[in-house]
Amino acid sequence: MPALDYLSALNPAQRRAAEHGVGNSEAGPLLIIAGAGSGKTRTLAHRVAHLVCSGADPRRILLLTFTRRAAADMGRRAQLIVNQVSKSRSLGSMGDLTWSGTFHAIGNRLLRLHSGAIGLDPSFTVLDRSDAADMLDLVRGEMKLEGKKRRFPRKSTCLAIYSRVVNSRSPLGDCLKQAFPWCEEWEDELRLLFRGYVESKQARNVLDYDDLLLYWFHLMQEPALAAQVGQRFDHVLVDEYQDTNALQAEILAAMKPTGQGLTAVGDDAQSIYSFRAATVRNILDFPKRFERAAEVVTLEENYRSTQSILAAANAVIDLAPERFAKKLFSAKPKGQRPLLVTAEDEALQVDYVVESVLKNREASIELKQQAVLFRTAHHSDALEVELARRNIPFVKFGGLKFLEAAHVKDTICLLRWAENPHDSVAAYRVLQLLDGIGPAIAKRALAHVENHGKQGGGGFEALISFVPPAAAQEAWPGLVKLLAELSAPKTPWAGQLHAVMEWYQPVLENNYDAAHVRLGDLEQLEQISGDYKTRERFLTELTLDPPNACGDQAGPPLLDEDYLILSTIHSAKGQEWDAVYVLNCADGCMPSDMATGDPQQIEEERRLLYVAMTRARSQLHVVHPLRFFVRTQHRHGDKHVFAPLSRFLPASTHQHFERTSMGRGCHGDGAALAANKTVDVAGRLREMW
DNA sequence: TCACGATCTGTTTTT
DNA sequence: CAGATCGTGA
Repeated sequence: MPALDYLSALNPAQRRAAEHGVGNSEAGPLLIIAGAGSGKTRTLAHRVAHLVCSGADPRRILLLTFTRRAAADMGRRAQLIVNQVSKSRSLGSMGDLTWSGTFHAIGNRLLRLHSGAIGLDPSFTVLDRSDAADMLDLVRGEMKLEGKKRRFPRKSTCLAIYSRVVNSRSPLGDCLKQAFPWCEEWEDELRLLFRGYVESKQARNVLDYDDLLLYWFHLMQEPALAAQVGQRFDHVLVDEYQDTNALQAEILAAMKPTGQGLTAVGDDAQSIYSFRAATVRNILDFPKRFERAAEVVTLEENYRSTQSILAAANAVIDLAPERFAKKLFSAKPKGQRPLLVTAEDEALQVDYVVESVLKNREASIELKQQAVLFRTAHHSDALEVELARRNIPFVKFGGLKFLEAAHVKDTICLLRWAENPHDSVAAYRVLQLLDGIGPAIAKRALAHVENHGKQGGGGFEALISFVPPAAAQEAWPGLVKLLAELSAPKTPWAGQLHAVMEWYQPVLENNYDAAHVRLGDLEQLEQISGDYKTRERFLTELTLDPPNACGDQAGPPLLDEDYLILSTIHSAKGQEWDAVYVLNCADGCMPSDMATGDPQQIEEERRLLYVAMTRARSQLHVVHPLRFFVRTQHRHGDKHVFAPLSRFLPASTHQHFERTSMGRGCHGDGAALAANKTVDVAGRLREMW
């Protein structure tokens, strides 16, 4: 059967997952429990390809993934399979998987399509996190909520609370008690604030991330509309299901009420997004949620890691008090045991990693096949400095996004204001770029536009009649002219960013020291902007899928160039590399001391370490610096803190590791001796007891 | 009353 | 190190 050849490459469980329900209209939903490295993407890609080869219309398949990259990856792989089949069967090519992306991106598209039905102006702009926080701050100011009792929660905290309430679909009171107990006294004020926030967003025709899901959810609550939207798709596949939240689960249930045509894929041992209100209950309750019972397929064979790495990772996750039966095994060779490296301090940790990375490259493991993973973005600071000093190219994932850099935001906000004249969050920010204009004058200028602008239209022309303070007199007409130009309907998108940059350059030089570096970022932004057809697409897709930070690096590495991967563990999800380094495996970092509040949080941190370890194919280095440099600790100056090895690596797990340590002691060029074994006396003394 | 510079504080993870 | 708050000078 040459036609089915492509499925014979799968193992029995994978194949069962790929074939489920094909040619059987009575089949219920499918749940794939996919252990780390068990060929999840491969299985899903085969399933999509198999559906298409069996007659499904790829335009009627909805693929919900955690990142846009995962969606593209899956699409590409499915396409490859279909192409092969169609060669031998002379089928047409599959055509794009037009509906694939994150929940938020798909929500965005569906809402613009169905905007009429829910009374939404389809030209809405999307607020990113910090815009939303700024908006909350403005509303708070207007409502005069602060100052009564003790200090009001910070704007980002307020947003986090709001977001959690929305995504977990739980009442504010419960949410505060559970996740923000120190804010409970502000419950009434917060409720008022959130009401004001919602009204304010609606008045300005803006949606935040949560709204993209929330509007979608409400769209699905009206049966006629729900049917209309649900019937767009014959198959809905959801990846990383363990990291979806209650709101997302309800959206899915409304999209496919019987569960037919629904596939969920995930691994409860890898759920690491509870801070975003993700709940592992989604995946656990999935089998009995629908009219028809779900078929559950478990993928337990790991194709990624050597047995030794898997043994160590299993030892870590086995210590979790609660987990769901799944035994990962690997047929790969045993390989070298993972290294548990004790470094005297952070500098030596950095030396160890750099030396080992270079050694690997000499042994022809590309930099791209090596990744350094860490719990929080700033854990790689020291490493980044050293890599730059040694001219080792790297790309960092996670942490500060390109978009969040002040100068990039300024530029984007100018465009956003031009796009949506009611977007006063953007306007407020832009106005304050001018000398002499602060919060008060900016508000006054906005009120002026509100009162004098032409009805309906943008009303930017009214800005010219506003009299700014003396310091801003000179710059004022320039800004008004720019906005008028940008917002004129006949102005093409091409070149708009350039016009903004021209206006912005003096402001930049005036406000920031490293102007040229920041200008470089903007030039990069200009490059990116060329890929988008319209300003709206540019703005929306940039907020829904922000490019990674590049910052002070000398531009992004060229595609064919080799570079080391630096990533937060969260951003490393779903990826794999030949060699993986896990930094700062010390208590306080892993688990983060921010997350030691309750047992559930600690368990999530354990899974985080598990996720990090299971990214490795053949080499795993877990590094633990003994001494930490803590900055700005009180005013006694900087402090060293001694950090014990992570509690997730107790002595019972050590048999799975090769232990080495990095001391400054005898070798002058300690770094060069990085992988040399020294005697871990302290460890041996501990092991005596 | 407002902008802006000086000073203090308090730090995760992300669509 | 940036975000919030405080103090000054206009």
